[in-house]
Amino acid sequence: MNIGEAAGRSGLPAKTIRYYEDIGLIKPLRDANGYRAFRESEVQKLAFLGRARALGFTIEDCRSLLQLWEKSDRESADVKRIAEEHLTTIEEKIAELTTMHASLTRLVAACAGDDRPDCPILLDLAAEEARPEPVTDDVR
Amino acid sequence: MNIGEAAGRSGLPAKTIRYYEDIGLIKPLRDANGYRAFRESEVQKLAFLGRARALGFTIEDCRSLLQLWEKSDRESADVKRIAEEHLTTIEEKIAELTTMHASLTRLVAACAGDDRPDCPILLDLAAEEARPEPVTDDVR
DNA sequence: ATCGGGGTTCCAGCCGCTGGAAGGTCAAGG
DNA sequence: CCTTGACCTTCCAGCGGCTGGAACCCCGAT
Repeated sequence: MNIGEAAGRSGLPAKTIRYYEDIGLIKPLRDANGYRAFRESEVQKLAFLGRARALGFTIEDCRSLLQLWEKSDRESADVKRIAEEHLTTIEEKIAELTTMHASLTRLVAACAGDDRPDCPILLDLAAEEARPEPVTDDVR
Repeated sequence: MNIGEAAGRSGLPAKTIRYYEDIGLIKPLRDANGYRAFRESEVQKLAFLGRARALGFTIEDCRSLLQLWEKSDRESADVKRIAEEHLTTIEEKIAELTTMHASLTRLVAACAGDDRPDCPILLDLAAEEARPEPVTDDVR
């Protein structure tokens, strides 16, 4: 099986597959003509990698997960630990984005968005007494 | 004012300030000895950039925002549009992360995390009938 | 013989810094 | 006057995870 078919079956672009070989995630054989020769097991690995990446695991996490997957005497605790750490990372990112989102939403709401130059968003970024107003209860 | 003080006042690392000059966000003067000479206005710009970056704006967005900030005949609509588009980007990222979070949380919960090899996380990544069980109502 | 659609390698670029090497400048202290 | 040490300078490389492109090879069909 050539790289094109492996790409089609695994759902990964051929470029990505070559890259994964480059960094040692997979080691396909070679045909006499130099073409990569993928076995079923490699396509499985590629699909595994695609799903792990879709869950946001780093390449290094993927490498570890792949090794654990291959190793029949693994301990599920090792897998779980990786997943839990990744979960924490995701939570941190979500928290950061949520904070940004809250600030931006407030600023966007306060901005008239018309042809006049006055803009609470720029005032906030300039930190010149940015807070729009002390607000009243009806806001929330 | 040298770069060290500008860094201290703006809250940005000196390295980042040099980089910002490199890509044309600021244009500090130079002393006779070749040292960058920062004016107050440049420190203000740097702080502005720091806050914009903290809100997750891209460098190109920052460039646009900075230009609008400088331009007294701006229209707040231009600022607002940039902010709204960025808000959409943030929302997409949050959505993506939230999806990952949900999947991972389910998988982590299903994994025993002990010394045995059986692991629903790996099963899911391998896509071999991953769903743990049809579950009953008490789960949620 | 030629053409199109595969495949190959290698290098560069994306984003936004960050680290490090190799060197210049300056004020203070011996 | 010399040294020390803290600052400053430029330039190059690397992070993650690909992605695009150039320049080339291979293979089957016409």
